[in-house]
Parts: sequence; C-alpha cells; structure tokens
Amino acid sequence: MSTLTTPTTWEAEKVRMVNKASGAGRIAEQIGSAIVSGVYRPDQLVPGEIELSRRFQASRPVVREALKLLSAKGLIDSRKRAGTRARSREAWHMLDADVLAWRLKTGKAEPKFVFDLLQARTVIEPAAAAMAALNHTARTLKLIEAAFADMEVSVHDRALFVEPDIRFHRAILIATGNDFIAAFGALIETALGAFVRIASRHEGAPAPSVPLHRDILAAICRRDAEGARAAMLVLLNRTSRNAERNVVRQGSRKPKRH
Amino acid sequence: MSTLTTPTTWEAEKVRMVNKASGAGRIAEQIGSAIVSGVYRPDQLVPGEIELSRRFQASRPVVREALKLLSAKGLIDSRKRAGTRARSREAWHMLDADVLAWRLKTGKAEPKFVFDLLQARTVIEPAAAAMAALNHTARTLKLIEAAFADMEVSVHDRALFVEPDIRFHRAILIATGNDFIAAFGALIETALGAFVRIASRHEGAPAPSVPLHRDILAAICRRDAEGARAAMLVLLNRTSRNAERNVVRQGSRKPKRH
DNA sequence: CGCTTAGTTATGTCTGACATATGGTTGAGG
DNA sequence: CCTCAACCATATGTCAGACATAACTAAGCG
Repeated sequence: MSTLTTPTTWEAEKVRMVNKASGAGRIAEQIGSAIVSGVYRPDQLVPGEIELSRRFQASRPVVREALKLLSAKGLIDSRKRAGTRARSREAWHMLDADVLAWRLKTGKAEPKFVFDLLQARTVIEPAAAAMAALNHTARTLKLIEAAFADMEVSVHDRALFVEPDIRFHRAILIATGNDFIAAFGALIETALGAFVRIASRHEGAPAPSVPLHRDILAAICRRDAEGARAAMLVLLNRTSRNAERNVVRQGSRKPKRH
Repeated sequence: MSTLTTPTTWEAEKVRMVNKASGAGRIAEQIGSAIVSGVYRPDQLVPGEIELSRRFQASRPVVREALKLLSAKGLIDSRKRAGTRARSREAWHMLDADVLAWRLKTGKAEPKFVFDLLQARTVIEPAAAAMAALNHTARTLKLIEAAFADMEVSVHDRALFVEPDIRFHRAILIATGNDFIAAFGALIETALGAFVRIASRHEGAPAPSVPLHRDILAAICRRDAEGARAAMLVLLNRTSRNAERNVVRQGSRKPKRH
C-alpha cells in the first residue's frame, strides 16, 4: 500500500510542534504559555530549575530540556548565577507555531491579535500570490490544485473545509519558491484555525469563498501575477469583513499602544 | 562577530542567539550547520546521541539539550526507537536568527539566498514603512530618528555604518505596531550583515544611501504612508542594483527547483 | 569609604542507570 | 513457501545524585 519511490512527503504527518505529551514538551508548553500570557514579566525572574522540577514532578534534566526549547524560541535567556529570565516580547519568535498557539490559547487581547494576523496576511499573501504566478512549477502547482479540489469536496462542512483551505494557502507560499515567504505558513495556519473557531458559530457553509479561491488558482495557472494579487486581496478583504463582524466590537478600535 | 575569540565588540546585552561557547549551543551550531548545508539529507538519519556525545566530547544530557534547541527550530525530529531525523527544509524556521546565520555561513547557493532575501525585503519593508507612518508613536519614532542620527555620524565608515542601518530598519518594523511584521527583524539583520560583507570590498562609503533613508524618515514623520512606501522601495531598488553588481553573474538566473 | 576577597547560589556539566517504545528479526503456523 | 505473531535489540526518554563554574552579595581589609 505504500507508495514506493514517491516521497508523498507530509499528508499523514501534521506539522510537528513540540510533543505535548512527553515531559520536556509538556513543561515547555506550560512555562511558554505562562510567559506569553504575561504571568512572568518581561525582563525578570522565572523560578529556578529545581523549583520547576518539583512543581512539574519531573527531573532536572527534563526541565532543562524544556528551557532549551523555550530559549530557542526566544522566550527566555539563562545566565549563570541569577536564573533564567523571561525575555521582552520583541525577542519572541512570533512566527513560531508554538508561540502562536500559546498566544492564541491564552487569548489575551484577542481582538488586536486577530487584527494583526489579518494585517500581516494582507501584506504577505497578495505578494505571494503574484510571486507564485510567476515562479510556480508543475509540482507546486499540483499541490495548489489538489488543495482546491479538496476544498470543493468538503464545502458543506466548515470543520472539514479548514484543512484544505490551510493547505491551499500554504501551497501558494511554497510555490513562490522563496523560503522566507514560505516561513509564513505557520502564521496562516494559526490565523485560519483561529478564524474557523471564531466564525463557526456565526455562519454556515463556507461556500461563498470557493469562487474567490478559484479566481486565485486560475490567475496563478495562467501566470497572471497582478490578477493573482488582486484575487487574493479580494479574498482577504472578505475575510476581514467577516472577522470584523464576528469579533467583539472593540476590535474596530485603533490599537493604542503606550 | 560570531565565532571569533570573544572580543565582545559591542557590549553584553544584544540580540542573544544560542550561547555558542557553552556546550549545548556549540553542539547545536555544529549539527545545525551540517543540516542546513545538506550534510544530513532531508528525511533521514543523524547519528545517535551516544555517538554524538563521543564525537563532541560532551555528555549525553548536553547533546540532548542541543538536540532540543534544533528541534525547536524545526531542523530535527526525534522518535523513540529509530533516532532523530533531519527534517525537510519546508519545516525549517527560516526566519530564526540562528538558522539564517548557519545558512549564510555555510553559504551554499549564495546567489539565490541573497536574491530571496532581497525579494522578501521588497515585500515586507515598503508595507512596513507605510504602516509605521500611520501607527508610529512618540517612542517608536524616537528610535527611528536616533538610528538615523547615528547613521549620519558614521557615514564615512562602512563597518560602523551597518549597525545603525540595521537599527533603523528594525525600528521601522517595530513602529508598525504589528508583532508579526516585526518578526522580520532577524531577516533584515542577516540581510544587511551579508550585504555589507559582500559589498564592502567593492565600494567606498555608504554616503549615497543616507538621503534615501532621510526620505523614508521624513515621510514617516509626516504620517505619509504612500510616501514612506515609495521611499522605501527606492532604497531597496538601489540595494538590489548594488547586489546584482556585486554577486556573481549566475544570480540573475531563474532559480530552478526540481 | 573604596577596594578586595570570600561565600553563597543557580546554572552548567558529568556519570551511570533504568524505562519505554518501536523497528527488525525470528520462529510458529497456515 | 509465505504470512503473521511474538520476541528482542536498540535509541530515545527519564531519573537520581554529584561536582564545576561563574556571578551576585557581603564581609573584611587597606
């Protein structure tokens, strides 16, 4: 049953984040969530390793592995004598799938989170669609087409629809041929996952968005960069309107930072 | 700057990557560089932990911490029985400062790397400048202005010029008020660091770019979004022309992925 | 009063062992 | 001879206890 030489790369395997079940991943998630939710203030503290090992009922090496995970994501910084400190949010790796998930889960200030997510998508994805139109190959185009076909099949159920939807947008990012643009995949995934969570109780089937996706695919197919850009922009504008309608009203306020 | 013998040119508190000196960081850098340079093929192998601990003259816990660092950056994936495998490049966190540095250091296919870097900047930074013009605060504007002032001071020396230059572009990203846009800071830093490395032996002082930066700052100051976007685009086009002139000619070839 | 020095403390590192799951191998059964 | 189940080897996962090292604190000395 296994396809012999063809790698068929991901498919079964989801985007693998930290293994939540096992020790280090579980602890990293707990501490990471605490940091992004503001339990541990910017430039200070975090309990010591022995204290953490006691608190999480795990040995110190496991705690240290968890801390290394968080360190690699820019959340903490350990120095020899005085403990490990939570780093300020400018240092966080905001496009890391785990950091995004933790921020979303402990949804503090969710309106601004959703707004920024959409704003970033509006910057990246139209340009990505244009680049994909110019640079796509037979292989990458096939990925986009396959994702769109699966969207059409599951158009009746929002829960089923979201997976191929995410795959569609990711495939476009990959089709750009630019690794740095493709790095936004995690962001798209989180954004769409969040939207479906928010919007699922307000609306029915996602049928109206299918023709918009079809326009994007068609433009990419005929290597029409500006058409693809415009079509993607139309889709994102629709998504923005939906988000505005669904998010609590304060979402329309201009974000006001100190 | 990196692996040198700890001159600590600019003082302690900087963007802290992995602590290269100490065990886990040093090992992570070695293995990570090997992965991004293609020594360990996509979906396969990587020596076992005991073998690694022997090879790097370190204990197994330290090796495991290094592996956790790499795991958090999307480079590897460990499963219980059959070892830890190098993940395919789609999984790599391309905007991670360490991954960027490792890819740049073991510069394989550097022309495409530089080209993609510039292309990504052309997508992000004009939009970021426009957003900064609309959203900047007194605090964030001051950061941009301070960086520009330092650029003017050190205009005579390219080596000194690069630091405030990086700071200028980072400050604009921060001034957007959007965390996800700001996440590109590491990319900008790597890009400018790479360009100065490439261009330093071809050209003299970076004086011509100063008025272009001044135009960006002025547009942001007067909250002129489209002006800021256009000014940034002008700067990036100049940078692109310089890069084209400096990089070997094959950089103009269409990147051809299988 | 400032500088040096000693002590405290948390991270960093090491050793050695056991637990666990999984891939491969082997043997039983069809 | 082939199929499938049980077994075993192996690499990661986890644990415990110990020592090394550096940095912050404070006492001691000039």
